[in-house]
Amino acid sequence: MQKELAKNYDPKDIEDRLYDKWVSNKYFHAEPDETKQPFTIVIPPPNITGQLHMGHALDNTMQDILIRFKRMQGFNTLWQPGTDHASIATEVKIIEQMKKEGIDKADLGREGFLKRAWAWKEEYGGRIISQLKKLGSSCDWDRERFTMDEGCSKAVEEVFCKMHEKGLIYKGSRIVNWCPVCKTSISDAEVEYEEQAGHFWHIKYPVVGTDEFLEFATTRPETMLGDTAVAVHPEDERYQHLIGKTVKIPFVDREVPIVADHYVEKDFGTGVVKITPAHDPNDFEVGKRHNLPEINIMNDDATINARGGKFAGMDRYEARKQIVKELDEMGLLVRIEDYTHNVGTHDRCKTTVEPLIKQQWFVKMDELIKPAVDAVKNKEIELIPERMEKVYFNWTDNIKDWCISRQLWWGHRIPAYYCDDCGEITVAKTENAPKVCPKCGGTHLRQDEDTLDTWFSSALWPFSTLGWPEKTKDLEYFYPTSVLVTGYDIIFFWVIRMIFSGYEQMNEKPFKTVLFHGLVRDSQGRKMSKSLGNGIDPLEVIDKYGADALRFTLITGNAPGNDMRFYWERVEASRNFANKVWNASRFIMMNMTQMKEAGLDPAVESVDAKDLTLADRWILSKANELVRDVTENLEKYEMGIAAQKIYDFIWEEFCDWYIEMVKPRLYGEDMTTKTAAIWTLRNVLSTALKLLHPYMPFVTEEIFCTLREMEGALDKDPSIMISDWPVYSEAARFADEEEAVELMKEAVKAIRNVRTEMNVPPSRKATVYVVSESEKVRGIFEAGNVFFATLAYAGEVKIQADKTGIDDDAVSAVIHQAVIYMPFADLVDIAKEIERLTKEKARLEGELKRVNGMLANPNFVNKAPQAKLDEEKAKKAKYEDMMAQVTERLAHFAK
RNA sequence: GGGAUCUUAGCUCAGCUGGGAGAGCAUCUGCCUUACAAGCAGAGGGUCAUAGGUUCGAGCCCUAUAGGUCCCACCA
Repeated sequence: MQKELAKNYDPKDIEDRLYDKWVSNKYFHAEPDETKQPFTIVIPPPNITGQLHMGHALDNTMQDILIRFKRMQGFNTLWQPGTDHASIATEVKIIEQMKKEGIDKADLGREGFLKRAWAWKEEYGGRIISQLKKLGSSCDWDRERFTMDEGCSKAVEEVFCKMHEKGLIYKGSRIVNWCPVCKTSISDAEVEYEEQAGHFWHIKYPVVGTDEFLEFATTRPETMLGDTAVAVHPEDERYQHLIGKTVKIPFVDREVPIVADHYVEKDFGTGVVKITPAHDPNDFEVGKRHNLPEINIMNDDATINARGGKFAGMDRYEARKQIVKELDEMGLLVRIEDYTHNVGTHDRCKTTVEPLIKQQWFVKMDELIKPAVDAVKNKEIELIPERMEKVYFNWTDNIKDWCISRQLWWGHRIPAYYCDDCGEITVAKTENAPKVCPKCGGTHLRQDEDTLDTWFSSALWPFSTLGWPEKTKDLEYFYPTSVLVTGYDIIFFWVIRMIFSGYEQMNEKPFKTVLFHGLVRDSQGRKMSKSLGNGIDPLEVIDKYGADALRFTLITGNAPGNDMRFYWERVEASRNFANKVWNASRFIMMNMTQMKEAGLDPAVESVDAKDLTLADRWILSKANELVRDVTENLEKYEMGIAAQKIYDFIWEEFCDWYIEMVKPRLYGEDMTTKTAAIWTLRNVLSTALKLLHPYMPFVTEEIFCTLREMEGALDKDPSIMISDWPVYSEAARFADEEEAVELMKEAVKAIRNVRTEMNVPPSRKATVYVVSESEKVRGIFEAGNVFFATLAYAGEVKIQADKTGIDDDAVSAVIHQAVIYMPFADLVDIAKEIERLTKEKARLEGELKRVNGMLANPNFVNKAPQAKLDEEKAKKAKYEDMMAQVTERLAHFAK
C-alpha cells in the first residue's frame, strides 16, 4: 500500500489487484447460515456466444450494486452466476464457423457436431465471465453453473417428465413457425415482424357448374397449391348463392368447397379468402372448423414438394413467379396491386418464416399460467416499474401453448422414445431410458431427435442452479430469490416462464421483485448493433476510464425501466468524480501524515463533543441525512437518485464547502480543533466511501484500505466491501447547525456575487457589511441582508463568532478568496440598485400572494400537515419582514 | 388494430405520493488559491409539446390534439 497516493486516480493500477484480493479472500462466496438473512440474485445467464456489451454492463452493474449494498447491510448475499447454452444462437454461430471451413452439419453427424459445440463452449464460455469480472461483479464464482451442466440437465428432464405425466406437455400436430434455413420450428416469440413491400395478386377461381368466377386477393399465390377451400363471410349478400358450391383450383385440378366463416371480413378486398390450412395459422383454424384437409405442399427447405405437381422442386419464390405467370396466361390473374405488409422473420437469421404443420412438443399453458397471473395481481411478485404489469398481463391474457421442440442438436435432447414396433411414445429420464417398449415389449426404440427450446432450461434457472431436483440446503435457504434484474425485452421469453415454472415445480415464486431496466442506446438513440457498427465495447470504456466510471455512468440520470443513451462525455464526468473522491481523500491523508510527523495522533477514536465546531456538526449532520436518503432510495431501487445524492454531497457539501472551511484549522496551530477537524474529515469520508462503494467498488476500496491502514485499523476493517453499512441516527441530526451553515453559505455566495459583479481583483482588500434576511445570519454577520449587500455602508466586516458559535475561521476561509474588502458606498450604482430592489419587491409580492392564498384556504389549513402549515406561516413572516426592508430601502432611494 | 412510454435549459436527462424549476455536458467571465485545471468561483439560458379541465395551487392528476420511441396482434 503506497503512502503517497498518485496525483490523479489511475484505475489500471488498482482494479485487477483489488478484484483478486476479493476473490482470494472469498468475500463473494456465500453458504447457508441460519443466523443471517439471505439475499439472493440469480444472474440472467449470458449466452456462451456472447461478448460483454453495454446491456450486460448495465444489467450486472445494477445487480452488483444491490448485492454489495445488501452485503454491507449484513445480509448473507448470494449472487448466483452462470452461462446459457443458447441453443439456436450458438448452433447458428457454429454452423457459420464450419461453413468457413467448408464443413456441413450433416457431414459431422450429431455426435461430431456436439463435440464441436462443447469445444466451442470451452473456448468461448469463459470469455464473458472474465469480462464480467472486469466490471467488478461480486458473483460467487465457486457456484458458476451452465444450463447444460449435469445438474441443470437433470432438472430439465425431471420437469419434462413430470409435466408430461401431468398432461402439461403433449405432442401435437400444429401450425408452427418454420425457419427454412435453420430447418427448425421456432416459438412465436422468436418471430420478428418486418414491413416489406410486396404485391397483392388478384386471382379468380372458376365456380364449378356455373360460368361464374370467385375473385380473391393473396400475397402468397404459391400457397394455392395447398388450398382446400375458399371462404366468404356468412352474411355477405354477394356470395350467398355460392356457399356450398365448389371451385376448381388450377394446376392441381382440385375441387374445393366454398365455405362461410366469420373469419372473413366483408369489406376487405373482395370479401373472399382462399384457405390453405397447412400454410397459414388462420386458415388452419378455419380448416379445423370446416373439417378441411390439410395439404402440405412444401419441404423443410421451403421448396415445393410432390403435391405441388409440376412446380415440385422449385423454391417458394420461384414457384410464386411461375404460378403468377401461368395464371396470367390462363386469364385467371385479374390484376396486381402494390402492397406493403408485415412478414414474419426468424429473429436469428432473418429468414422469412414459413408456417407449416408439424408434429411438435407443446407446453399446455392455460392452467400453468394462472398462479403466475395471480402472483403479479396480488403483488406477491412486484414488477418495477409498475407499468410492466400491463405488458405482462397482455401476454398472459393471450397466452398460447408453448412450442418447445426444436429441430436442433445443441441443447437438451427430448427424453422421449418411439417404438418402431407399436408406434407408442415413452417419456423417461435418461437414467431410466427404456430398453424395451413398455407397451409392446418391442426393442426397436429411437429417442426423439429434437432438442428443447433454450428457454425451457432458463425457466428453471432460479432453482436448478441451487440444486433442484435434489432437496439441497442451498435451495431451502436461498430460494425464493430476492430480486431479478433484467431488460424488459425478455419479459415474455424468460421472466414469465420462470414465474410459472417456479410455482409449478417449487410451489413458490422464483423471486420477490423483478427490476427491469431499459436499453443502452448510442448517442443518437439507436440500438447498439453489430450491423450498424455503433456498439461501444464496455471493455474499451473500462480500459480508458475505469470500471467505476462506467458503472457510475450507467446508473446516474436514469429512472428504472427507461432506455438511456451512451455518451463518452458522461463517462468522463464520472471519471472526474472518481478523481475528485481520490483527491479529497489524498488531501485528508496528507494532513494526517503531517499531524503524525508533528507528533500528534491523527487517528483518535473519538473527540470531545465540545471540540466540534459548527461546521463539523453541520457536515456530520448532512452525512447522516445522506445515509438515510441513500439507504431509502436503494431500498426502493432508485439507484440513480441515490447516486446523484452521493455525488452532490461529496462534491458540493464535502469538498467545496466543508474542506474549504476546515483548511484554516488544519493549517493553524490549535491542536484541539485540528484533531477535531481531522476526526470529522475521516469519519465523513469513511461514511461517504461506504455509500459510494456499491457504485464505485474499486476506488472506494483503495482509499478505504489506505485510510484504515493509516489509522492502524486495517486488521479489523480489511475491506470496505465487508464493512458495515452506515445507519442513520435521529440523534445525530443537528438541525440548527444545518440551518445556520445554509444561511452562511447563502451569505458567502452573495458576497462572491458582489465581488464578481464589481470585478474586484483578489489581491485588493476592503471591508464589507453583510445584511441578513434572518436573525441567525444577522448574528453571524454584523448587520443587514446579504441580498442588499451593495447597500451597506463602508466599514469593517466583523464576524461575530462568539455570539453564534460559528467558528470565524471557517467563514473567513470560505470567503477567503471571494470576499471583497472594499468600501461599497462609492461603488453603488443607484439606478441599478433601484431596479434590483423593484424586482425583489415583485418577487416578494408573488411569494406573499401565494402564501396568503394558501393560508386563507380552509382546505389547506385544515388538511395540510401541521409541519407544512408552520412552515408556510414562517415563510409568511419572513417575506413580510423582507418586504418591509425592501420598501424602506426603496423609499430611501426615492429621496 | 390494441397498448405502453416520452415531449422540462443549446445537447442528454433527473424531478419518487401536486406546494421553491434541477444536474451533467456545452457556452460566457475571472482564477494554475499549498487535494484536485479531470480543478475553483461566478453568469447567461426553460410559457416544463399544444389546448382545455380538476384544485387555493399543476412539470406532476384528468381529457383531447400533435410529434417521437417501443411492445403486442398480424386481415387474406
